[in-house]
Amino acid sequence: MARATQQKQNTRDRILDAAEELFAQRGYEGVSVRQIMSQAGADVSLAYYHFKSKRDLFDQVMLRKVETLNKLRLDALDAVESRHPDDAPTVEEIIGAFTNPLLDLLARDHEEWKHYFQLIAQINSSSEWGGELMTRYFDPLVSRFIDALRKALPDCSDEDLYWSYHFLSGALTLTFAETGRIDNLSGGRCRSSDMQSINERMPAFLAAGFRALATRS
Amino acid sequence: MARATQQKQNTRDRILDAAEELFAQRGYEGVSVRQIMSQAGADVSLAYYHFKSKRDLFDQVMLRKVETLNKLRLDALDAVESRHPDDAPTVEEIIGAFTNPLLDLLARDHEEWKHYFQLIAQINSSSEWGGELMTRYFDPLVSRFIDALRKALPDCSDEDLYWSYHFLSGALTLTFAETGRIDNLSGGRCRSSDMQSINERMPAFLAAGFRALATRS
DNA sequence: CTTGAATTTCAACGAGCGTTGAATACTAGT
DNA sequence: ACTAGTATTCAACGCTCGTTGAAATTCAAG
Repeated sequence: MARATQQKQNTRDRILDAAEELFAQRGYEGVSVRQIMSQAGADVSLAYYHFKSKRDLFDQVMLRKVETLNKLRLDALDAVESRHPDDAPTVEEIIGAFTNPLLDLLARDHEEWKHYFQLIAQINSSSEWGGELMTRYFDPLVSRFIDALRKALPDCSDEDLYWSYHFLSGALTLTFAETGRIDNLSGGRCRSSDMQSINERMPAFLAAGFRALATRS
Repeated sequence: MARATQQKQNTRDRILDAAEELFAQRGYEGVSVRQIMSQAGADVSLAYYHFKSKRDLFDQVMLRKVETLNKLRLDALDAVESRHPDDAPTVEEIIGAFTNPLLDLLARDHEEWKHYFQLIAQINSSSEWGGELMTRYFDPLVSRFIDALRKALPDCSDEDLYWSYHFLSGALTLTFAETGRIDNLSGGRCRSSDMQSINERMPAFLAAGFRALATRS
């Protein structure tokens, strides 16, 4: 039973890995179940033994990693807040709790998490699924971050907070999708995969934006 | 001949309109040529009379609007620069020249341009085509804007400029894609289609980000 | 009215799609 | 060794895909 379960997990995970990579590269409609199973080295019909449908396979690909990442982000936010029992954390610290887990995962296993972030970027920008799926996967997490930001910026209106987060979300998802756009634009002077450069710049850029809206006349 | 040319244009444009809307909603792979021609009210094979292939149709959909928008943006930048014969324009003015034409077009014909920006958002976030296509369509324009920003922020390194623009690009494309995400997240307090709220906030948010990186220790 | 080109219709091609059911191989507990 | 359930293979279903060639229609110009 132990062996059997392990074998099942292995095949199931190989399918999920292949699906994750191909969905990230070509999108949900751009990949066929046959291509996924070919990359996973298994028969087509096994996809329908382990998953209900192509759409279910896609959902499981998402859920597998969303849960891991959201937990790390919540832990990071808890840590930041427990470091400030009396006052509120700074905007930079809160944004750091949102981005640092992501940078850590990429540093540990770049390929694996790159595919996931490419997928998130496509979903976030999809007019058909973007609003609904991102809400389903991230709403509780994001609401907690916005609560923390509200305390850090008590003079900021809710509208400004939501719009600021929206701008953050766009900058973040595009940046971690590593599309190679900045490599082309900068003639090679900047590289999409240069996480240190991102870490040095993105929190500062976004925190300044939040503060600019919070202190607007 | 005049009539014939006009009829051809009419059908061709109806195909382009249908393709633009459907590609924007479901992505390139998510739409079939048959669905496009059905929405255009024409026979399937007419797609291959007016265009070389599905991919060519997609390219023509893009080019038609890219040219219009890029020209307006360049004109706006020229206008800003000619208002400053001696000194450099401010960051806000330059960013305004980048975003205002876009807001004007949306104010004039919301549906038509919304579809285009939804398409741009998907391309920009695509790991397969994002880097190449955005470079092909926007590089000359963006280089001119970065030149202007370099003059406005003479102490800013090129790396900081390129990363700042990258964050801007992500925030901008997501925001104008109107995915409904912010509507859900804010519980209806903010609306994706509220261009006035965007206009009041986005340039200020992004300009502050640029300045934060330019004046970093 | 005729001509010739531009445009549209009709029918079909081979290939690939998501999905399924039945048959087979494997493996854990008895 | 037998059994029961898990895992995998094989073959196929009806359907849609992008694309094409040839026939029919439209229409300006002579």
